[in-house]
Amino acid sequence: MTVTIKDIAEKAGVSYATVSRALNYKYGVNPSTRRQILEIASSMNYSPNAIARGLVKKQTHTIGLIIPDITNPFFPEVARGVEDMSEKMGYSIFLCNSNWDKTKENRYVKLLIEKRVDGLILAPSASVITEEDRQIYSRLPVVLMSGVQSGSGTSSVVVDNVKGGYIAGKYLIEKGRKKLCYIGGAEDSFSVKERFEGFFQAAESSISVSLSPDLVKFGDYRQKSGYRIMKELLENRNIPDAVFASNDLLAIGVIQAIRASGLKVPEDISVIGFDNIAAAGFGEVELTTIEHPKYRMGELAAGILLEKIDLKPEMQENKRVVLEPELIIRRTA
Amino acid sequence: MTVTIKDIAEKAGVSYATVSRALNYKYGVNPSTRRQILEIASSMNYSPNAIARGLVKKQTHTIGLIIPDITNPFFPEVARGVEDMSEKMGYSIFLCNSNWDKTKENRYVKLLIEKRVDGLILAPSASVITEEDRQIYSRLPVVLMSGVQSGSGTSSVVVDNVKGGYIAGKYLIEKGRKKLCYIGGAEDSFSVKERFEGFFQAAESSISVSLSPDLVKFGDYRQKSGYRIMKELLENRNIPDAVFASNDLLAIGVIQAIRASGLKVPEDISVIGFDNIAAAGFGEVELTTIEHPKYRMGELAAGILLEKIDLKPEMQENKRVVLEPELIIRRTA
DNA sequence: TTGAAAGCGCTAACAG
DNA sequence: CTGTTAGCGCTTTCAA
Repeated sequence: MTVTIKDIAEKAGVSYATVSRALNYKYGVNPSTRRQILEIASSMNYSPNAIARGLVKKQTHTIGLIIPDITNPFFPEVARGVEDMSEKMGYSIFLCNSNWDKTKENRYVKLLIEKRVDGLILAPSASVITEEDRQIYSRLPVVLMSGVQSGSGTSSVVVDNVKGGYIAGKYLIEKGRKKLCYIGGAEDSFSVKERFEGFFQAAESSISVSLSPDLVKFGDYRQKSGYRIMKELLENRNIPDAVFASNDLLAIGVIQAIRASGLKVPEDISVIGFDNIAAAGFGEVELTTIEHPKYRMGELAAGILLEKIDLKPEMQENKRVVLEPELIIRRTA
Repeated sequence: MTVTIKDIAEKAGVSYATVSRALNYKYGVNPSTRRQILEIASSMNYSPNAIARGLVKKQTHTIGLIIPDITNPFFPEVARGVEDMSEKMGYSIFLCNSNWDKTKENRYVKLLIEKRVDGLILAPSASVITEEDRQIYSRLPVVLMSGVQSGSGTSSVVVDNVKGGYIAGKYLIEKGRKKLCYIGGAEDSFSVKERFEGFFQAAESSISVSLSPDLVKFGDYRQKSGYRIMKELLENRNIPDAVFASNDLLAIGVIQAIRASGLKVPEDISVIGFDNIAAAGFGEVELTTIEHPKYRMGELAAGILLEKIDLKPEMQENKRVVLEPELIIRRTA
């Protein structure tokens, strides 16, 4: 049915080892034989079988990438970084979407290992890395991204969340805000915790500023969650004059809730987000936020992974790269 | 190194054929032997080699998905549909991003074929389908999505673009708009053309409404393009009272340009988009638009492809599914 | 119910 | 420079 090197060999009147050599531009093939083989191959519409090659070479030139939410513009941006870098190095990627579901994530990891990917880049859906996870990650080169604590036993690329939170807090305080509020994604997430930590530090550093526990709320990472939480706060007349949301989607939801209640952003309540997704700059959203080097993060993760892949397991060492956040001032704060 | 069925066979004291049978839940294995084998397999941390299996079964349970722009929220939404459906049916996907680059797209198609995907879902980066494309698509089951003319020689899933354009036009006219403007993506794109066609029909149907050629402009599919084109129009004092943009990202750019010039949306100029991406509902964007059944489109494409995959080539017939657009009224028109 | 053996398409020694 | 051969890890006849 499909043409194989044997078919080519037959037509060219050589052994199929020679065809393999010619096709792979190996030394020791007569130029004219090679030319002939190449010609026949292309005339027969030959497509090398990467599966068969993978079986013998024990590498597939494929890496797995698992992200928790392809629908949050943050992750596609990261994925682009991973993909561009991988493609440049001759690798293709299996992109999987765990949908913030740890079980699904684990299923994908298992599947990707079965498909014998050469390495794995993972933006984990949960921050806690269990002993079991560790054991799995030890089976192949892994790089973790975004929302991973250090000492995870693998390489990782993250933004400096504490610093980002601190910058956000400082900025709001400088703007004269007194009653701060923090709205985070999952409560057990490291990045959410760290961003809070930085924000809290900033609040603590100023005597006249409050960040009371009843203005620290958690939900998930989606816009609706920001809307719901803020709406509740407003309905309970528990009204801050500044909100730091742990990502832009939440921040956008927060803004919607505020405006729906008749209050103004930033006049009545300042809002600041995190990630700097494209939508943050749209029209009158004009969200003030913290730049999260998304593309760069993906690029770095892929680079580190590919480097690892080329090394013998015992030579692989774990790196942790921490990227710098940056304040992006727009209109909401 | 890694555990194979031979290792298991040895430990269990059976032939490796038996192990294969047990692992695959085939008939004709003594239940107690099977239990023992399963136990040994799991204790040895056995992970089946999908590469080896793919080689003999000549199917990989993998499908390729190529989209032109992972950064446009439209496509991730479609991808989710594809992925959910595929996963349900036991397939995983290779997601590739062609970045609106036909060459890159072709490279990916070739690569995916080499990786022996069982089928391909493609949102083409260019509308024109060449003879060469056709030939490639004939090598494996293919479903085209979004922006494909009928008679492409493969199955396809699209939205009714003409109807969508018509709905948009009708709505603007009902609102009393007289001087219409169309801002499209790539000029040679079918969806862009079809949306224009419907829009044009609506304009034609009303005597007092104009849609003059100098208010029909094309660029690419990105926000910046909408901004640039609209800005130019405004600077040239060529000012419509309603704009239909061929996607939401363009529309958002258009709105930004209008507001930057001091004019108001929708008071001075109504704006309507296409796709209904999540960002269209954000904050004060509140874009009026045409719902494009994104997730459903992905789901359907995957469903059709998987159905094809199960059929012998000569039994495969091409389907064309046309989805209904729907007007989503918000604030900008 | 099980084993032996062939073969999927390819690469990589080893000879020649 | 080229051919022969073994083998990657698995499934699948064919016999037993």
